[in-house]
This record gives sequence, structure tokens and C-alpha cells, in this order.
Amino acid sequence: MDKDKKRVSCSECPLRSLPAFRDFSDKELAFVSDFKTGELVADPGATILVEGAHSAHLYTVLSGWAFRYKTLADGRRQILNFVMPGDLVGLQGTLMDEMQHSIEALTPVRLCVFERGRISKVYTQHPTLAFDITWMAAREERILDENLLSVGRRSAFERAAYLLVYLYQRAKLAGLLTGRSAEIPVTQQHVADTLGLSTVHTNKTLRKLADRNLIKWRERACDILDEEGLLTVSSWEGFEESSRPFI
Amino acid sequence: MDKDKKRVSCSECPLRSLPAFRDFSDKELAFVSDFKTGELVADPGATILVEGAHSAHLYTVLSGWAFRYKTLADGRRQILNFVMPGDLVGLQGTLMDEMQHSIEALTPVRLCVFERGRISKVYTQHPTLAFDITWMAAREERILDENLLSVGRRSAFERAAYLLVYLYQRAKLAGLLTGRSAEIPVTQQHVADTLGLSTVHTNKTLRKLADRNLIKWRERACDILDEEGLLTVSSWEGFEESSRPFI
DNA sequence: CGTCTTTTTGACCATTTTCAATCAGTGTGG
DNA sequence: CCACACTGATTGAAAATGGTCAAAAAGACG
Repeated sequence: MDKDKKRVSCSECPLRSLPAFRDFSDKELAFVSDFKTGELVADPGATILVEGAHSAHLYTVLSGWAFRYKTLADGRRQILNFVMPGDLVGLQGTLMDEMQHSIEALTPVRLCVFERGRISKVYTQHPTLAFDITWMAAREERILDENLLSVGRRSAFERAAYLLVYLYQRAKLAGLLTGRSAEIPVTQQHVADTLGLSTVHTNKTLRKLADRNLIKWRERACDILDEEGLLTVSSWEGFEESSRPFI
Repeated sequence: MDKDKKRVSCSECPLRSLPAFRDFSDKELAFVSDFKTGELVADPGATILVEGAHSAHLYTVLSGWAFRYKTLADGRRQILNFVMPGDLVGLQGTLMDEMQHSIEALTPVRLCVFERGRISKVYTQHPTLAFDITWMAAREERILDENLLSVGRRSAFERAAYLLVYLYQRAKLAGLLTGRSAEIPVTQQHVADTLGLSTVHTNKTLRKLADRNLIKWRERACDILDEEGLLTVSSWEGFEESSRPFI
């Protein structure tokens, strides 16, 4: 086995972004080559996965932003969540028959491809990794829960505040941000489709947040001026990114 | 090992409700006794799991209805999903530090308790079961996606239609229903908190569905008069409960 | 400079909420 | 059996939130 080659392919191993592998050496990650079958790059606006797709593979995001969404027959769109480096996508397509949502790139996105058929090997041979996949699924569920609470019960103002701190904190955890100026590569249309509001009302709501010096909206970016304020407005506690327990 | 005893305790094994174990014999399920640590019964209105709880166990629902929900500081409540026999609850509490949602019983609920600490053994020794846990998590995520689409983008009328067929179909899949008369043990308050509407508007919306002969609401129950009609109104395709793929 | 996308605004309309009662059904104790 | 308390369903009217339409302004970019 040409370990060197494998090490190179693991130098930026997507699995390192999974909790269990953060502190693993390249050598320890070498076995990953057994599962990785390729890399993929998607341009902004490109559809990474489309609803209804069969036999999709499992991907980990190496870099870039994307979003998961569903649409109704007449075109109404709901953004379900945003995808950042370290995220796992395509689990539904891998486990069930087909994808029931689509994924679109917001910036150039690099993905690591795991072949669907090889997933069983993960479960039989690498229980720790299998556990991580479950952990990621539970994490996504938790985020969706909070999102649903937001869309269902928070006012437009609270909802927008929640979304912006949420994105800010997640981006920070994903190591995407340096200062307070969050390069959140979305338009107000995306925000509207996440909040379940119209673009017009979203615009007015963002303005209200800006008037209160909580944020400053810039084209495809947003400065978080008052993180605490946003948390208070949305009555959200923020992430306490609990690390995965030992197995 | 007293196999007989174990067989008895598995006669109604909670794992049988998990896809992978539907067709397993009692004998094959005997090993489950290693994980099961007890049984629990919750009365209607009782809180099964509460937000913020630490070191919770993992449960499978043997019988009864419950619901998962989150609340805001001022009491606004959002119901996230309903829990029926065969469902897994408490995964978040098991995998992460604490539960971020609560669960309340709607009818008497019987639960099978798996100790948190023994989950690792499932991953190392029973990959098929580990896979099932992931599968259940992915299924919950899928339901939440559809719910979020509903609350975010469907009108009150479409949303209510969606919820009722959804509950009808799920209850049917869980083997809870016989005829068209769905014994859905919820009040209009529950429906409102699921749809993200006020009780008043929910009442008027349900009336509209009844006026169009789609449903007939009865106290804590609901007759589904026109399943196809509800699917059309909500532009939902319904469940194609794909069985879990072979691992 | 012209074109394209995104943001912003105002006026008007629709949906949904809130408030405040009322009604119906169930169970209890007298 | 009836008065009473409770819970859940139902109603109408006023008020608020958010949506739609149409158009203009502001950047981004070749």
C-alpha cells in the first residue's frame, strides 16, 4: 500500500471535520481512502443534488456554502438549512430510496464523494465513523427543530434576528469567519425563503434590525454588530457545540 | 443463559418496530435483552422527556401517542412532530449533552428504555441495528423538512390539509388505524401549535376543510373523508414508506 | 454606458391574530 | 336528576402582521 499517496489524499480529509476525527493523524485516516471515491466541485447556483434523485452518493463538504431546500409545485421555495464545510449531505439519498430535497451551491463548493454502496462497510468495519454519521444526523435534526420553532412561532423580527446569529455562529464554528463581518453569501431572497416571508417584508425587517444597530446588511454579506442583542431579540441561547461523547 | 426468559421479554420487542427487525424471530432478537434496561409508562399529559435533561436514555415507543415540542421563553409552543409506536425518542439526549426539546404523552404511552451507556455496544457489536438508528434519524429529518416547508410556505388551509393526511398516513403505517375514522388524539390547540397558527384561525381553517367534505372533526379525533383531496390541496405526494435498504 | 441583479419604497390588500364571549360536552358532588 | 366546574370548540369584530404589485434606486460588471 502506497501510504504516502494516501496520506496526501487525506491531508485535507473531509472526515477530519467530523467530530471523531478532529484529532486523528493522517496515518490514522489512511483507511478513508477505501471509502472516498472522488471529489466534486460545484459552481455558485449549481444544483448539487436534486429532489427525486436515486442512488445518490454521500458527500462531505470540504469548502464553500450551499443550502438545502424544497419547493412546492407552483414554485414556492423553502430553504431548510445551510450547508457549510464539515457537513454531511445526501444521507437521505443514501439510506432511503431517493432525495426529498435539493441542494444548491451559493459559492464554489468542493465535495468529497463516498460511494453509496460502500456505506455498509463503514457500519461493519468502522463503528466510530458510523456513530459520527448518526451524530451528524442528530445535529441536523436539532437545527431543524429550532428552525421550525422559529418559522412557526417567532415574529418576523425575531425570526430574522435568530437566522442571522445562527448563521454567524455556525460560520464561526466552521472556521469561516475572522471578524464580526460575516461573509454570508446570501441574498435577501434567500433570507426570505428561509424565514418563510416575502422578499419585501424581509427587506423591511432587515432594515429594522439595522435601525436598531444589531446588524448592517451589505450585498451578499452581513455585519453582526450586536451578537448579544440578536440573541436577546430572538430569545435563543446560541450554540453550545457539545463535542461528541466518547463511544 | 435462560433463553426462555429472554424470549418472553422480546415477545413484543421494541426493536421489531425498527425496519431491520420486522421479520426477525424472537430467538434472533434475544440479544436485545442486553440493551433493554426497563419499561416505562407515561400517562396522558405527562412529560416523558424535558428540554435540558442530561444523560437521558434512548427509548422506543411500544404503544401510545406523544409529541415533541419546543417553547419560547414567553410560552409560545411549537409542536415539532408526533411520536407513534415504533419511533425512537431521546436520541439527541443520548448523543449530545442534553435534550433540546420536550416530549409529552397524548395517550398512555409505553416505552422501552435503553441505557445511554450501552449504545456504544450497539455500534461495535450490532452494525445492522446501528444502521437502523441512523435510518430512523434520517427519517425524522425528512419529516421535519416537509413540516418546515409546510409551516414556511403553505397557506393555513394547505397546511392543515397536509397535517391531517400526514397524521392519517403515519398512523396507518404504524398500524393504529382500521377505517377512515382516524383516532387522532389531539385537540385543536395541538393542531394550532403544530401549524404555527392561533387556535381561532385553526378552528376556522378546520371548518373550511369540513365544509369542503375533506374531513370531519370530532373531539380529539378526525375522520378523513377524502384522502386524495387532502393530498391535492396540500400538493403533497404522501408517504412512499421505502423500506430500509440492505446493508 | 447599458444591462443585470439586488435592494428599497409606497400604497393597497389579504391573512392571521387578539380579544371577548358564547356554546357544547363531560364529569362531579349534592 | 340538577347545579357547577372544566375543557374544548365556535363566533364576531377590531387590530396587527405580513403579502402583493409596481416602480425606482443602487451596485456590480463587462
